Amino acid sequence: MTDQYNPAEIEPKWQAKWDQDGLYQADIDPDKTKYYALTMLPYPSGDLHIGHWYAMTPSDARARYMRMNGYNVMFPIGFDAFGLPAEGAAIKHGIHPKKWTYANIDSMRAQLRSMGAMWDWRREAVSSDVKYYYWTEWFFIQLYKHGLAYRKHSTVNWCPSCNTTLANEQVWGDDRHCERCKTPVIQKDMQQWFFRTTNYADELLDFSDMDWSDQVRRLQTNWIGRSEGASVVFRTVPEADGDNGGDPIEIFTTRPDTLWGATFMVLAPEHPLVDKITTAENHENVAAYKEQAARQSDIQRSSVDKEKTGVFTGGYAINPVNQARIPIWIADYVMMGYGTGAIMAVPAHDERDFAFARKYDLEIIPVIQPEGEAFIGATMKEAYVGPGLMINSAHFNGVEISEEKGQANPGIAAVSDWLEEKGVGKADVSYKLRDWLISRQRYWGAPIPMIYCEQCGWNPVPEDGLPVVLPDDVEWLPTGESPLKLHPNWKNTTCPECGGPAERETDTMDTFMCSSWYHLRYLSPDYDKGPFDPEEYDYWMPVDIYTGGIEHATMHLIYTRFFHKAMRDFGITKGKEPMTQLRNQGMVLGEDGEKMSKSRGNVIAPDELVEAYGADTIRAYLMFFARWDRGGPWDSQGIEGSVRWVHRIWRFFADGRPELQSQNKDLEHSLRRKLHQILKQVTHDFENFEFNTIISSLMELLNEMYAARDAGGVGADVWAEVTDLYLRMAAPVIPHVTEELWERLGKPYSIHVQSWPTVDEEAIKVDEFTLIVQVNGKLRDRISVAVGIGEDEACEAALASEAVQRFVDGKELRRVIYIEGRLINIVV
RNA sequence: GCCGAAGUGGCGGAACUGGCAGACGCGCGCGACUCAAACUCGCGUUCCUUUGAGGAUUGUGGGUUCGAUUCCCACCUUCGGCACCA
Repeated sequence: MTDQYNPAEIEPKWQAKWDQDGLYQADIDPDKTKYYALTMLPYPSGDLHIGHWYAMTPSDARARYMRMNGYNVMFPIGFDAFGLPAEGAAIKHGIHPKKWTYANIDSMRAQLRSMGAMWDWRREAVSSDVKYYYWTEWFFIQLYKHGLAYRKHSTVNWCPSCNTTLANEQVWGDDRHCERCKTPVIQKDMQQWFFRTTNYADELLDFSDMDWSDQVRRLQTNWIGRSEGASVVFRTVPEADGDNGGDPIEIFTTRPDTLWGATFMVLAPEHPLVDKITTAENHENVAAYKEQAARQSDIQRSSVDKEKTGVFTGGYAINPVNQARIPIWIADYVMMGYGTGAIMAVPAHDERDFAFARKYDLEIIPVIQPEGEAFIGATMKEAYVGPGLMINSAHFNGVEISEEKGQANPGIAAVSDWLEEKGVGKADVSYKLRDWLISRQRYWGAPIPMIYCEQCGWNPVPEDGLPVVLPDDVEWLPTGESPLKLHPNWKNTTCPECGGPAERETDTMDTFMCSSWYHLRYLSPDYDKGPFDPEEYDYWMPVDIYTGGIEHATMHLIYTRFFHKAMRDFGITKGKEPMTQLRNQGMVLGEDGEKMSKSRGNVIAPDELVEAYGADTIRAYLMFFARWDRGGPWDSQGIEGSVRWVHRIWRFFADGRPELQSQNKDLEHSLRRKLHQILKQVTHDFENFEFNTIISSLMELLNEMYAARDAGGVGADVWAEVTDLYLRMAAPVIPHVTEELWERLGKPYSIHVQSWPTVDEEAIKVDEFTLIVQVNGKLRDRISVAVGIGEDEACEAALASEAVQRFVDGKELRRVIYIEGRLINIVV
């Protein structure tokens, strides 16, 4: 065995053999503990990115590690194949999205195979296959039947470039741009389909028994944005123009304790009651303000620094706690999309209301008095938002308001209870989370299986009428409008209620709907009696480890949890959560430290790297070069270190054991110690997804192995143990070269079905150790002493050191701190 | 403004529970091999003073401790998320 390491030869060879032998096929085995390892599925853009490698190969290595630990590991893969880029290609190059998508999938399959990952390709699922989206439609109908899918007219985010609506989660950044194409979104009033994600807001905040990264938990928690407070109903006052008033205006407040200080109300300009309460003499002003607010983009409108503006409607409301008659204004600092789109304004205790009141000369009544300070009075210079005692608040005067938020604050709780007793309000909770808008005005997506009939309204396609199949014969106009709308007859159908002529919904579903359940389709991608085979579900679910990018924290990772919980409530899925453990990798940046992009010209192409170095080396480098959860810039110099490592492994095994002159027991002993120390370390690091130190440990051990070999004296037994364990430890990282070397050692195929080695604690034990000697906390010497020596002996040994004496000599010994087996600190 | 993370040699990073700072690797320097170069191998590589030896050092400044990259306080910088959220 003297030939050179040639990955171009051995990698395809083993990939083909593994495939042929079905080495990575995972089937139900009741005798083994299952382990469902899932990595986020790629979109078939046409080219595998180094980012895919970064996400997938460490996930694969970990799945392999779990398999060697005796788990029955399922590691599936598929494609999130619906979506806008396919239509972009259709519009730009005249290629049908289906053709474009499936051609891309074909080429990406080959690219994915070059990673040498342990995917069970039999379980591949493609979300644009009819056999897949059949069930995406079916799930929609389940949501509809249970009242979680509904149609609503509202102001929605519209991407003018993608020509479609977007969910709130898909609008990013200060300029509120489209998550996909970065174009700033505009507002549009439309009828659209929504899912009631808000029904699950509270449950989605519960992360107990979940091993998810703190970051994702925090992002989701912020996104859901729960606030405790109270809802209170104010009523309008009859005005001279004949309106008899009494219309309820519900508001939400986190500070019901300040209700007595509410001196005016503010409605969002879009609030449905605005026109009704506006008096004739204010009509012109109000109309002008509404128009101006509508023209403003969300960015302008939500700028914090902007001076508050508003106009008086002429209407008044009665404050239900004290019957005060207060004016109703409209202002664009109140948002229709949060709470009820109406607020009570308490200028004394809210900064925004304060600024507004000062500007328009509205009344300010303080109702919270800071304890131990002078009466804050009406001359206050700024709103007081701290704790204190209630004043000007009838029988609540003197009640203490602590700094606690929500019902945890006894004062707030007391007021809330009283509101409920009086029938004017109640303790309530508000969320920033909004219902999930799933309608997309696009062709290449799962059809929304709904039918509209003039007589009967909206009805779902009967389940035996599923799937609603996308027509192939579609054309795109240069405007980019959805071709489903323009199709001559696809939308024509009959009403499932009355049998009369009716029309299909021509919008399709957000692709996040497809990806909310792909982990279920992997269970049985060809199953046709339901979305998945229940037997497979019962064995494999839930997902044991889910890996993927952090960018999905508030989109996919919220949607899929919502989906699972809703389906659980319908009796379709089981358990609290779909994925019990989640880890997120960082991002590989270009060599310039910037995000990789074609326009910057800093893209690293994995195919070229495979050709130049082989997959094993890339895998090793991606695991080594940065902390996996952080990522960092690619370094084409740095990969040379991994190249050398793999070559050094190859050479070590190729050269074999030199002829033994005389056995060196001490050397064998220390080599075995290193081996098992490293095994312990690598095991720990695999458990904790610390991939970079796995590689450095393996490098360290290899260096030691070379040194021991060159020193001579390693006998056959120890040599066999070291080489065997080394290959096993490296196998998850570099599966091809280890398989090849394993075979060349004459070991039974395959290394990937071997067990993970166990640490020999005896081997790690030492009878001497290096005692760290400090004087006044500073390192002065290191001395070798016997294990288990006591403090007195250690101290004696330390004081015997010349280096120590230099610092101790002539000084009074004040204290000695001895940490057994580690260190002694002499304080003088 | 709010929530959070990070800051360690020229670079990526390591240090698991408060106990040897800089593992491992890149790069660089010197040497061996070579006619030569590449590869490979060996040695060195935080900074400062330096003969020996010592001093300083984990963003900055304090604190706790025998001892702090690690814990606490304040500040600076960078990054991520949210943001007129009532």
